[in-house]
Amino acid sequence: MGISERKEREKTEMRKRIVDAAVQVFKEGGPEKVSIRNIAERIEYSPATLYLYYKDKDELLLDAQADAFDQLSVAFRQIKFAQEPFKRLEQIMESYIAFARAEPELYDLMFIMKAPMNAVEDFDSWDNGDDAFDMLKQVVEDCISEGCIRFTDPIVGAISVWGFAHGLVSWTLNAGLSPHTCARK
Amino acid sequence: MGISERKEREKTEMRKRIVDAAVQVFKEGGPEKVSIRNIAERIEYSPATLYLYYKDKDELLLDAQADAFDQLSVAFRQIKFAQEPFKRLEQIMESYIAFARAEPELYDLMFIMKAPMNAVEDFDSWDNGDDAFDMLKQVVEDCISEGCIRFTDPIVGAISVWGFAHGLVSWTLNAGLSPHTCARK
DNA sequence: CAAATATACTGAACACTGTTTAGTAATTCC
DNA sequence: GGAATTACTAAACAGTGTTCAGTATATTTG
Repeated sequence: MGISERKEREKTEMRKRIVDAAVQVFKEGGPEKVSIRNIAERIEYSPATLYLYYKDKDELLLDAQADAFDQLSVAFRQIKFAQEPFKRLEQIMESYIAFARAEPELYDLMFIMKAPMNAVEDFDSWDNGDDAFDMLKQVVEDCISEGCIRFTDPIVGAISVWGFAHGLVSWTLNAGLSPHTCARK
Repeated sequence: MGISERKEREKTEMRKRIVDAAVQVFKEGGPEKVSIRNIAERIEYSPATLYLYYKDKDELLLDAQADAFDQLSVAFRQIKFAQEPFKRLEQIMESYIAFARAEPELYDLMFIMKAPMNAVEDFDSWDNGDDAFDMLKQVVEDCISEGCIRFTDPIVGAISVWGFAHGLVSWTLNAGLSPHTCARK
């Protein structure tokens, strides 16, 4: 019978509505406005209802964070990549930084990490960032193959690049990404 | 008259007591236990009293964070630095990562950033990390002078190294810092 | 179709949180 | 000594995440 399937479908739809509301509230009001009550009000349900779809707030934010990371992946995928691997690395870094500037709230949502991380056993079973990270890792691998970068392990290299970009974002209220900034072969 | 000086002294002593209590509570119970009430109880004062010494919780945590960063600086200063600049860079990274592992709570306190950051106008007037960062920057400068690193701007280089170390800490539940991990000239 | 059951939802409460304010106790000044 | 200043606190306010008893709604059964 299709009725339990419909119920299942409604359940995932409801979860999506909740997550969307959470992201929206976050974008509008920042971290401190993302309360269960605010999210519930936005979708016109009682606060208690959210607990029928999410175990707790951390689990909810984990999904909201996944949403934000998905949008970063989308941004990465929209890059018109060059042939040169190193050029591609620059492009992906620029995209990362541009995203952080264009969507500061989503960016915060990604790196408030602590809350969503509580919803997960350990760092290994946290996979919200995997998509975006894997894309970066791929480019780093290409760089390694061409020998235009000093790392040997693509994961370690990707961590370094990611951390670099992240640090630059924190620092950089000022200028745009200067060309030779990226000259970190 | 020395009475107003004593008052002044008592005021700074009280602030220190509060910050110490905050750090202690943080170390014992993590971020969610650092409530005004818990801090106040530890020093046997009423919660309201803390507001005679700190404008709000963010300002208090800003000082607590400064405390944590100071301890990182101390760790850096205890390094018996080698002659080779690049070796020094490895040493400072190892020290950073060792600190994060030895004092995970203090490390969290440094990078819960958001709360203390609210107590400050902009990123420029946040200087809690300046001491540690400057030490790293100095080493990076030496590396640049010797040409054993690819960056030209020591600040940008230091950001990269810092971000790299930070990323490694997030990643690295597993192994210790493998030697060639640091081979990122 | 009506009764019984399962599902979806909510109002109200609990134990917290940061913060403010009116009022009390202690200290300093004259 | 008494007046004025300072240090402190109890109590309250508005908000938080979360739970639970109870109420509607929808589904299944007789």
